[in-house]
Amino acid sequence: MSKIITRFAPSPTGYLHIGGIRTALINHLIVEKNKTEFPDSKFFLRIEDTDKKRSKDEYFQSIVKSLKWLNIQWDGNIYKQSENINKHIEIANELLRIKGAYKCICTTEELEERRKKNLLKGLSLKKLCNNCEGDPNIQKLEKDFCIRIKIEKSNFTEIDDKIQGKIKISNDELDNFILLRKDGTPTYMLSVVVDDYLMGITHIIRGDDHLNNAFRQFHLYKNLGWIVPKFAHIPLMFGDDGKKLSKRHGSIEVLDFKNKGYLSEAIVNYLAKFGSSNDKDEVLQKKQIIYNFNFNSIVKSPSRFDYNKLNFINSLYLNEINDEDLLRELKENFNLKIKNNLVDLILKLINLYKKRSHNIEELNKNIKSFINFEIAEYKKVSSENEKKILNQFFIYINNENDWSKDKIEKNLKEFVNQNNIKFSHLAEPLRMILTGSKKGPSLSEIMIILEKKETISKINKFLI
RNA sequence: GACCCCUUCGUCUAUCGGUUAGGACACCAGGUUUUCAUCCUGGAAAGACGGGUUCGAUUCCCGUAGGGGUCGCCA
Repeated sequence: MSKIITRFAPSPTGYLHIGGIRTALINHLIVEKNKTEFPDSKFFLRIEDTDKKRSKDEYFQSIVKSLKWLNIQWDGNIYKQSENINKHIEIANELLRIKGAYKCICTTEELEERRKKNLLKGLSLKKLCNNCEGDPNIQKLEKDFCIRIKIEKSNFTEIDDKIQGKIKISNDELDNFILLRKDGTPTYMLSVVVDDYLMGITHIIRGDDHLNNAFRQFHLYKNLGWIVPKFAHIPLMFGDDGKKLSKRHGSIEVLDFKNKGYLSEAIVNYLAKFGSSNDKDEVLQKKQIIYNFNFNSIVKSPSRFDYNKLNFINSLYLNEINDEDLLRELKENFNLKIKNNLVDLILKLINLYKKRSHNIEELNKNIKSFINFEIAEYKKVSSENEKKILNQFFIYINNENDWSKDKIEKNLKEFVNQNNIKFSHLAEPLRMILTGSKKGPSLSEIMIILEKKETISKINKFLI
C-alpha cells in the first residue's frame, strides 16, 4: 500500500442525488482511512463541465453544498475540467504523433447508417470506422477530421476491479472512440483520462455505469504509456421498487433530504451501511466508518434505497440533538414562527416530539399542528359522548390545585375508574384538544407542560 | 440484439462445502405505559429455476429465467 489519491467527478448537469453522493463518500472514506498511514493521500473534487450546454451553475452549487452538508471535505481547490481543455487537445495531438490515434472523416450520418445495417445483420455495433486508419490520404489531412483511438483488434482487455473483480472482454467489443471532435474539442473519454493522470489519481472509484468505459480508458493509458490506475466500480443505487432512482421515488436529491430534516450524520451513517457489510453495528460514528472501510465489504449487486431504515437511523440521531438547536433549526429552515412568550412551551414540545418524529419536517408538522389546532373546528365533528366525557372531566379537574405529574396521573386514572370508561375514551379526545392529534405524547406530560391554566382553558374552549 | 455484471426473509445483509441459514429495518403478537411512542419479550418471513461436481451444496461449475449496466463527435 501507498498513498491513495481519488476524485469525485460529477458533471454539473443535474442536482446531485443520493446515489452520486454515496460515490463521493466512498472516495472520501478510503482516502481518510489511508491518511492515517499516508498523510499525503488526497481526495479531489473535479467538476466535469465540458458540456457547456447542459452545465448550469445551480447544479454546481448543489454539488458543493451537498458535499459540504455531509462534511465530505475535498482537498485543495475545486478542479474544473473545462479549464484544462488545451492540455487535452495537446495530448490528443501527441497521441496522433506517436500513432496511438488516427484521423477519421466518417460522418455522423454514415456511422448511423452502418450502425443500423449492422444491427439488422446482428453484427457488432463497434468499430464502425474501418477504413480511415489505413488511408494515407486521410491521415495527411490538415483539417475536417476527428481523432479516434487505435485499439489493437484481436486481443483481450482485462481489468482487476477492486469491487467487481477480474473482468475480461474481447477487444472486438471496444470501439475506436473519439478523442477529439471535428470541431477540435476533446471528448469526455479523453478529458477524464488526461485529468486523472495529471491529478495523479491512483484509484478511480465511480458508479457501475462507467464499467464499460474502464476498458476503453485502459487503452488510452496504454497508448500514452501511462500507468493504469486502480478501478473500483460501485453498483448503482435503486429506488425502493428496484427501478433506477428517479424523481418518482420522492426525494432523491441530496439537498431534499436536508430540507426534509434528515441529519447529515444520519445520512452518512445510512450511506456507509448501504450495500455493504462493513459493520455489524447499525449506528456508527464517522471514525468507525472510516476505520472499518473496506472495498471487500461493498456488495456487488445493486441495492435498494430504504426509507424505513433511513428513518430509523435518523430518529436515533434526531433524539440526540438538544432542544435549543432544534428550535433554531425549525425557525431558520422550517418556517416555524412563534411568539416570544411561547418559546419555553415550544422547547418543551420539541423535547416531547423529537422522540416520535423521524425527521425535522415531521417534528415541525407535529409542533405546528399543536400550535395551530382549532378547538372550535374539532368541536363540530366530535361526538356527543366525547363532549359528555370532557365535560365531566372538566368538572372533575377544575378544582385540582396539585398539578404534579403524580397527581395528574392519579386523577386521570381515578376519573376513568369512577366513570367506568376505558382510558382511551378519555385519552383520545382529551389529547386531541390539547395537542391537535389523537396520537402523541402522554397526557400527563402534556398537561404539565401546558400547566393547569392552559389545560383548563383548552378544555373550556371546547365545551363552550 | 451484442457484451459485461448481479440474484439469500418485504428491504439491507451474514455465511468464505457440513449452521435449527444469523442480524438489522419494516411487519405482527404479548408485556410495560390504564393512553400514542419508546422500551422489553416473542413471532412470521429467504437460498430464482434446472442440471452437474461432492459423502454432503446457499456456498464450486454449466445452463435457463429474471433484473441491471453499456453500446453517441453526452458526460
